[in-house]
Amino acid sequence: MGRHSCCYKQKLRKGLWSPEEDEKLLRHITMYGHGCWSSVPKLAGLQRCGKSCRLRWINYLRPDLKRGAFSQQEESLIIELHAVLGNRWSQIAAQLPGRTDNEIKNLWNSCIKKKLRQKGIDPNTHKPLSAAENIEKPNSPMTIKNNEKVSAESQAEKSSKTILPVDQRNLFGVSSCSNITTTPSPTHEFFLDSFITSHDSSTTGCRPNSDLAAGYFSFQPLNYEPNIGLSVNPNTTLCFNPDSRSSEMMSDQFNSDMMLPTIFPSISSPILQTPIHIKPLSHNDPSAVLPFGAQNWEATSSFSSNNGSSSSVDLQSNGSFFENNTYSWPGDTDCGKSNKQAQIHSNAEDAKWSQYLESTTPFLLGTTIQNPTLEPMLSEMKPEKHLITTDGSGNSFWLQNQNQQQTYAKDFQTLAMAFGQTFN
DNA sequence: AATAGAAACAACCGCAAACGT
DNA sequence: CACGTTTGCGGTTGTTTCTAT
Repeated sequence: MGRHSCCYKQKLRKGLWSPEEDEKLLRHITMYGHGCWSSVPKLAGLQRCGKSCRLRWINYLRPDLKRGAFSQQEESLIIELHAVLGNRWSQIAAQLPGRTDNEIKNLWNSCIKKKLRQKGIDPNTHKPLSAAENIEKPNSPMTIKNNEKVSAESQAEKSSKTILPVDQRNLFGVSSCSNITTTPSPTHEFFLDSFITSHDSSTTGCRPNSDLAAGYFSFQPLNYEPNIGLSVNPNTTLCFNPDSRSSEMMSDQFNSDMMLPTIFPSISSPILQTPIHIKPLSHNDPSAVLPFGAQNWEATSSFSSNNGSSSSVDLQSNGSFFENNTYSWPGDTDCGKSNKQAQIHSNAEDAKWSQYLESTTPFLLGTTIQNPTLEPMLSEMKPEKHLITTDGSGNSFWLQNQNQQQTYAKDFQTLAMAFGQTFN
């Protein structure tokens, strides 16, 4: 298959995205959701292929992205996850809210690899370099560079083929259910043993990841608590279990006051794709410096089912997410940007968002925000032409037909289950 | 100040799985 | 079940920015 069909079309732009293109894509997805990616560029008025739009959205425009420098805890987690998952960046990213696989991949290739080598650890095998070197047969035709590549591939292959108890495979979102066996490296065994001793592995058969609503995983080497509060759910890009306590690892980012700063189900319903979408007017404004959900706000996402009833879910934040510099535009690690660079980035973001906000009307489909700071801004929002349904409280919904309504109802139930809430 | 190399970041490419018909 | 399309992933490359000389 290879090249995406839309890429064959002529006059498609490539390369870096301009602020105008970002604006178009952001506005389109905010208003309508992405739906079929291949139709997005046409509908959004972009000379890009759908694939490029999708990538741009996932890696840059998505509102739940954390951005900023990686914390030491995040780096540690990436290393530990890589030891188990290999180069499965998407699965690693699933354990790091607000981070993309691309971001993690870049960090790994540009920074973590080097750090590990400096510490005498083979980044591919996670073993001491001397041991890793001994494993390789003498007279191997591999060059060092080639060896690195092959080693990485074999590592990923190993981790993908290692027999995992099904529950544990699901725990990491490993979808493959094939029973191919290879000898796991000691690193794998170490972690797998940890899982085996920590979790019930009696279940047979492949269960969907949604069974993991309780969300847990354990990394004994880092003294991570079992109930970390993160789970991989097929319907949610980010799923935070508010009932579970933050682990030591995540405590500085998800302290006990935080609750669902951003929920972004990866489902196709537009109403759910933009449940909470707030962009500060300026990073210079302390009250608006945090991109999404970092202020004291209360969001109420509502929907109407096809039988006319309406439901809602209250998503509250006490404003502690990102506090204590846990969300930092300036880099705070040696892997992060310098303050100067981050400031430049921040200013660029400012300019881009200011331009966006000046030229567009934001939309919060089916979402109302109750916050003294945000209300004035949100009060300016106008419902779009597709918002054809309203409830008694004035909320409007983009519900074009009964099928959509049913889908929304279903999606919301999924969302509710992920948060342990029920709707009446 | 100019330049080269390194680092960081963004985006593309190709493949394969998933999905729809 | 076959086939075409779409989506997601991981590897790789290109570009920008930073830093040392």
